[in-house]
Amino acid sequence: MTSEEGGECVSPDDDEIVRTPEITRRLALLWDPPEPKTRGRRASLTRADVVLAGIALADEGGLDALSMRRVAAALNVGAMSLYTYVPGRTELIDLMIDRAYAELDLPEAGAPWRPALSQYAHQCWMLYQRHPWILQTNMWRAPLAPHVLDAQEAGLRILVDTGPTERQVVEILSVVDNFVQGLARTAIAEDRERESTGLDSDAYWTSMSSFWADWFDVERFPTMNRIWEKGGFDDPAGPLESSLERLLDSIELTIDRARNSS
Amino acid sequence: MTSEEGGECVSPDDDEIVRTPEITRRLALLWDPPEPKTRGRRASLTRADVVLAGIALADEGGLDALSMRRVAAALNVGAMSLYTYVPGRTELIDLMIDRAYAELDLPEAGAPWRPALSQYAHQCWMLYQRHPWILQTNMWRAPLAPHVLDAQEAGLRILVDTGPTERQVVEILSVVDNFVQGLARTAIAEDRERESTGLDSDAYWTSMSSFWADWFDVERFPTMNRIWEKGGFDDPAGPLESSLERLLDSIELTIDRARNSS
DNA sequence: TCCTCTTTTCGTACGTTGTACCGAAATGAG
DNA sequence: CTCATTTCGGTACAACGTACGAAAAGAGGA
Repeated sequence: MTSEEGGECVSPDDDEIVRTPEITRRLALLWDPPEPKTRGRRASLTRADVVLAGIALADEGGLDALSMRRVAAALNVGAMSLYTYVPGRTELIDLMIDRAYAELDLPEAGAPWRPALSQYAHQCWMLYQRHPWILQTNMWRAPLAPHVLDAQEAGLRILVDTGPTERQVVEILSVVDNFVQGLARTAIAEDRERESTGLDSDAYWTSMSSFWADWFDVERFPTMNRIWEKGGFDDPAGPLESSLERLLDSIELTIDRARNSS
Repeated sequence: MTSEEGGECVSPDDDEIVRTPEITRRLALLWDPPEPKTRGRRASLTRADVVLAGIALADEGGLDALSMRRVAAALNVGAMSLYTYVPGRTELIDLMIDRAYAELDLPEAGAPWRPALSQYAHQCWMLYQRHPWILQTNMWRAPLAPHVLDAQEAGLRILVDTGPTERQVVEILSVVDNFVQGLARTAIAEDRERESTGLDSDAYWTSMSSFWADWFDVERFPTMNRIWEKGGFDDPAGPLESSLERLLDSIELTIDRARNSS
């Protein structure tokens, strides 16, 4: 956008906006569409091709399976050719995440908060099921990518006029996000462990049960044992359904209290 | 429990407990202390030495800095010697996690739930600050290690007699866990990004602000913009303090309602 | 048409990783 | 002393991300 000043980097004591090359480059990659070059040899691929191939690979093998060489092979292209479309592996993953978040079917503005928030959670849940590698990205924080922010915008919009303060809204959404991620993580964990052992579901569980038989010490973990016996650890039919409803109940309490106290 | 039958692996159609070598080996590593060998050459190190060296490395460089060669170098030992103490890198990380969780100062049984849960959350928070790499482990699920289960036992014990059902207790603790992890992730994200750019705090934020100036579209993200202007994204003094208190408030509501309805 | 400039393609190469393999060295048991 | 057992660690291999630079391909200007 602002394109005055040819200098890329400005002296740090300048009061103007400082643009660090590294940060700028990474963000530009996500926000500026690749400008079509009119000169020179024509590219045989598009950036989207590379991103999609990467997603396909990661979908079935996790992030470990996402090597530049393998992506290139999937596209019938030399490994180093990828660097024409993508600066490096890290940035490829950024682009993959953005692309994946674009799949979300987000609730529209003005919908009642509870079904909307439920839809938001379900959509995220399904996204993590389709693309488990999203949860494998170091993900200290989701990248500042357009479609990621779209999701956040939609999530915040659901709650912003329901009563709680702005900061509470941010916190509530963050709790929902982390809740869904946590649930998705353990669900994926079981899938992955099961298929890595090559056992079917029953065999896997009886195999895991050897742990309880051999090492679990009831005296050391009495509470866990008690909860286990009462079925507190049993997976309900839908992992999300029941527990999400209870989380929404608790959010409803918070919202009601915010409404009454105002 | 049932410990007859010396066989390690049983045919899958057997109704007895099935022990998969892979799973068993990994769990044995965590639960069976390394038996001191009386024959042969004496070891110059202990498994604990290796684990501690690994933790030291990961503490300051993240999991990426944890290579077998570097751990070995830190111990003045050949790289391959590590494999005497640890089956491989993955298992070393398991042991590191267990060791880290042993640092937790968990609330004692019988304490009132609210301060106890607050202590639990703070302890986890501080653990993640000391050892950010814990959140970097793929962590589909925390490993079934003794000290990890100690933490879970303590967490569940806090809530198990306060009114909610067993399953609700599990869900509440899971929300707290994921809440703290999420907060820790973003806190660490900022630290890491800051130090990777080599900027001080102010320079970093003005640098990031170039994003808002160059790309952030107020019309695309009106809610985020509004919340931003109202300070909803501002970090409070203590990242945990205020938001944890609000989470505990909402848990208190749930507990009260469970009590009243029983 | 030919030249030139720009852009893509990709083979080669370097450094780093986890770890399989195997011989050498050390040590307690008999 | 002998020998079985264990630790030690060098070498080697496959796989990784990617820097470099030469080759190829196509568009614009002559």
